[in-house]
Amino acid sequence: MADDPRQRLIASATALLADEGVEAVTLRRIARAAGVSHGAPLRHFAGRTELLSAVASTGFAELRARGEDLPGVGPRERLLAACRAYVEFALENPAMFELMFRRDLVDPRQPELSRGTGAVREQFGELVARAQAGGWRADADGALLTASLWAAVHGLAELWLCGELSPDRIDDTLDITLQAYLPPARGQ
Amino acid sequence: MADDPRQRLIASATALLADEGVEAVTLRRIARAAGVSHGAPLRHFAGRTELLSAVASTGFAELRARGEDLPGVGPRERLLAACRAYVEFALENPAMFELMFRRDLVDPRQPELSRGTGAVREQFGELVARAQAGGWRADADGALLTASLWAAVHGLAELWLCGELSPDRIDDTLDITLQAYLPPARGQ
DNA sequence: GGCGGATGTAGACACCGTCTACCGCCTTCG
DNA sequence: CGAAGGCGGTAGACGGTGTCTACATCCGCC
Repeated sequence: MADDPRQRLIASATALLADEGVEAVTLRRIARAAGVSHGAPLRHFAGRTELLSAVASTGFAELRARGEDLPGVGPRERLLAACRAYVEFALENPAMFELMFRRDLVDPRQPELSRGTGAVREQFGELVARAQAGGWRADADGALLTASLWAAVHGLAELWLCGELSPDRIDDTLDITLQAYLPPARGQ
Repeated sequence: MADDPRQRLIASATALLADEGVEAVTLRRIARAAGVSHGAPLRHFAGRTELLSAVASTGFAELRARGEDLPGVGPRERLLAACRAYVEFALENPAMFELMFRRDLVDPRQPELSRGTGAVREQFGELVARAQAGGWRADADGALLTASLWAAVHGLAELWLCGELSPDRIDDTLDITLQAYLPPARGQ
């Protein structure tokens, strides 16, 4: 769509990623999909890692966008919704989710990418902080609590990705996880 | 060590994996490390995936072995110890841990491997069941609870692997996670 | 003694990431 | 107007990879 060849390549790579998975996102296939020669992408990206990092950045941006308008009135409900949205994103975009955390394909020091992950982490941390301000686990260290909860939902997505979790039970399993951290209202 | 060339190749691959990471575990490098020609491994394994699956199987076997003799008198303490052992294994063998869950490098339908993962899952499930028999979360569905707790510790390991968790905080983060699932004794 | 399977070798093929040399087009400026 | 230069793209090469095939050993067994 865009005239910018960088954006065209990122778009081709994203489509290829969604259609055929991480394996297919090779420089030469991206180039073919974009209708250019196999060396062309290197005119715009220093290497494969840089291109894939740019693709992963869009994934983090999309993930963050999902955390912008969450349903729920209270901070506790919004945090719950964020956890569900995280897993939902992984289920809907498995290849993108895999790419986002494959440090052999992506360079976390790429500025754009590190901004993307930072934004997601910050957003999630803020949701946790607000929930704590509302009385939930107010005693716990915010950063540690954020990391722990993030890991819990991330692990669900990751286990599902590698086939260790049956897809039809993932919703129920997520419920169990959320109950452990945010037990259903009892006073709070 | 063993005379069996299969075992020799698995040993070479395992050493290479520990020394230089997942990237280095290529058929040709394994062959070179084992002192044979590049085509030799294919005499004993149908392909790279099969060899790496065999390597990953030893990883699951080691992981299961760690769950055999856990410290702790009660079922609750033993479950806690198992969770800690899981993360500890990942921290001590990052490359092996990564390989074990890389479905592009490993074939979960490989009988030996599927037996390995099954054994670990079963072992973990039994620890959960015993803890439930002891009164802990006796109301919850055992399978779902097992998956949820597994995902929580797995996510910690995975996030640490991809650099999203500072290594010096992982112990504290694990404590938070375990507190969420197994709050420190209060009557129980 | 000869035969067959297990083990290993060597070369080929297609694909990959990356590098380099070349080339056209467009802008910009002298 | 015309030359310069940069941007985008091409084509070929190189070393690496997994896999396949043809060939060479060697060792036990009938």
